[in-house]
Amino acid sequence: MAHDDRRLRVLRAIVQDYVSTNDPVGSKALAARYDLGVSPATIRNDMAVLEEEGYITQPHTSAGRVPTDKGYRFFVDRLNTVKPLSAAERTAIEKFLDGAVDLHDVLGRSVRLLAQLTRQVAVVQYPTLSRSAVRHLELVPLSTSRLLMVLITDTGRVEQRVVEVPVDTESETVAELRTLLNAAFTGAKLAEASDKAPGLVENAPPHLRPLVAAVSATLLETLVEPSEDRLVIGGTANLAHGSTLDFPGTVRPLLEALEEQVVVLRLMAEVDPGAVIVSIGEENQHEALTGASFVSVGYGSGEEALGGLGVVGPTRMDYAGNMAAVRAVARYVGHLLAES
Amino acid sequence: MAHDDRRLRVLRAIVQDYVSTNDPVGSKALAARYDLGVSPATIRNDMAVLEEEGYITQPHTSAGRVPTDKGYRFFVDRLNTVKPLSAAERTAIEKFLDGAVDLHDVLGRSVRLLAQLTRQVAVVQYPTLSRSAVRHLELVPLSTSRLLMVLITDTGRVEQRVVEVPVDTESETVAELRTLLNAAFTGAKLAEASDKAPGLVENAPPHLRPLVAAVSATLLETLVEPSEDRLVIGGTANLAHGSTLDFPGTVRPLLEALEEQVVVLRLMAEVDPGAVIVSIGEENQHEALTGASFVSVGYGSGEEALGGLGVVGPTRMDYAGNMAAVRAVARYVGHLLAES
DNA sequence: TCTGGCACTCCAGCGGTCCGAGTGCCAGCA
DNA sequence: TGCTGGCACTCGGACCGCTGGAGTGCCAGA
Repeated sequence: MAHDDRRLRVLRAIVQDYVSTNDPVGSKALAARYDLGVSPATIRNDMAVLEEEGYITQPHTSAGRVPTDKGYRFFVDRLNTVKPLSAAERTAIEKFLDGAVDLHDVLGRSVRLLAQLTRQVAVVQYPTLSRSAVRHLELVPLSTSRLLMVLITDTGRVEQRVVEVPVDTESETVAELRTLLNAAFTGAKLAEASDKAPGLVENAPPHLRPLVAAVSATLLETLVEPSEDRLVIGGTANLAHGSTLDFPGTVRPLLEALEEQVVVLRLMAEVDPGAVIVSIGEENQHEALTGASFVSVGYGSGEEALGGLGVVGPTRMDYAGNMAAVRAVARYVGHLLAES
Repeated sequence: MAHDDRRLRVLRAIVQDYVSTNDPVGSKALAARYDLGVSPATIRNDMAVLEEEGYITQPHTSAGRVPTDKGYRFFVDRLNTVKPLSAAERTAIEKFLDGAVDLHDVLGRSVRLLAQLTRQVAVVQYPTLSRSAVRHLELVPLSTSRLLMVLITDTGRVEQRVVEVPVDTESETVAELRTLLNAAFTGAKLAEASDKAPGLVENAPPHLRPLVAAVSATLLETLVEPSEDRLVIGGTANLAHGSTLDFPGTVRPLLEALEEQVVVLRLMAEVDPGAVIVSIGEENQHEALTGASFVSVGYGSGEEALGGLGVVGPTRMDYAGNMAAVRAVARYVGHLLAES
């Protein structure tokens, strides 16, 4: 039907206008600014229908209309044209990320870049340990009964733990142990480590067994424990823009949720490289985020994501632009990590 | 003179009252709440003098008085009684920080703890590399012409860099190199590394010389370069408390300055363990901080600070409490790092 | 040197009015 | 049947003037 088509265009126009002006948009303004080919009166009729269907709402009787979460959702789902980044933005990305010196640096630059491109709060997750592979496992004796275990992954992550060993240990023993462990683990995905560990203990020479067991145990702990919770956050200053305008209440609960990390990590749990996920307002489980939208995507070279990154902002955000920015940065980060 | 003494007490009362209520404080309220032994009229006279001397000011004619930066400064300087933490706070600190699993974890917990104790924004600096000593230097071959150098310090910091080596290198050569470097550097303060490097290159066996040179160069770069700029920030949600109340304008510039890091790092450049530094409002060089106060102290076991930590908040803050909290956390962090 | 009294100032809050933007509905037109 | 112009209606935001209260400075008296 011709009606539905026009109504869709009206909805789209409302979203665009509201996103850019932050004012409830009325029929007259719409007719003037967007070339819809019909009069304000007709648009009013369409708006009445859209409101009845729950896509838009009016803050009060004599105000214009504002998109609802459902309206944004509809808008985003119909957003088939992937907005390409401008040339300036592309070069900005390269300039910004090249010259990064280690993983920490790459992620730090990414988060700043993303915050700058989108003018939102950006979050970047450290590469998930369980999907990384061991590049090297180093043991440094601290005393005869304590070892420092340093795990270096192919994604550039470095984790360290102190291992209390059950027996006094000399430096040659440590060297043996190091050789043994590296032979076994180097190149292996960390997710497989838990399978390998028991066999390794069994097959080890007797005098090394307790040591292998202790180090393996610590290694496994490192995997399951909170180490997943590494998140870099940037651009929080962007929340202070029109705080009262963009967010109901204050930004406080939102900032708290971001620092909490776990909330965001849960949202990023299911990201895939390439497929941008958008969750809008009330779609977010966590209460503090019900006034916000979250755009995220996975990064990583394979088809499984090493980690996620994204932006958080008011539901009233430039979805097309943010999705493009998030995707572009993720791709670049993926390349950088694959190279190193 | 008796006058001066009473005037000091009046100033102190004004500061305390204003900090806790956030309302300009009048002579009547002062007389009622603080047992100054004189009538409101007398207090008014004192206040007039204090205002003339620049310690307090009134927002408008018929309002109470508010301390100026100079007033806070005077108050802080006379704050000789170190307010001890409550038992509950002490145990909170221990509970919170014990069980930290590595450096990242220690600093992360510290910043959260500090933010929670003071209800301000907390910042913690990573231990300065140049004052740390080398615990171990690890080399992992990435390809025949690239090595991954991993530096582990006695403070638990781990830095990594990729080193491009000028000649193709085999694994035995790498092992030799590792032994040589560790023999030379282990236990040495990183600040001394730059002195040692040239001699090391000279005395190395000829076939290792270019390698030693390359790795040393990277090591030195790691020291001078931005690695100083590692800062953990927490509790930004506390800025959103009474944003409009506590800060003129918005919190935006402040958040930006915090993310900038360099501003805060400059403030913490001269910290010493034990000696708490307070800089108030306009005393801060950076424009974004002129509405804020910064309380900081160094941590570290010796007399030289490994790094700094502190809190940032409105000039209208509980200086005594924050100074105590900052000092206590710093001491605890110092202990933790010395142990590991 | 402190105190009580007094006149003065000025902001915050309250209620009332007005204006404009935006709507819904209706009758007329293609 | 669907679009359009016109019209009456609603409602929130801005503006205005008023008032009460808090706080001050000053002065005369103890």
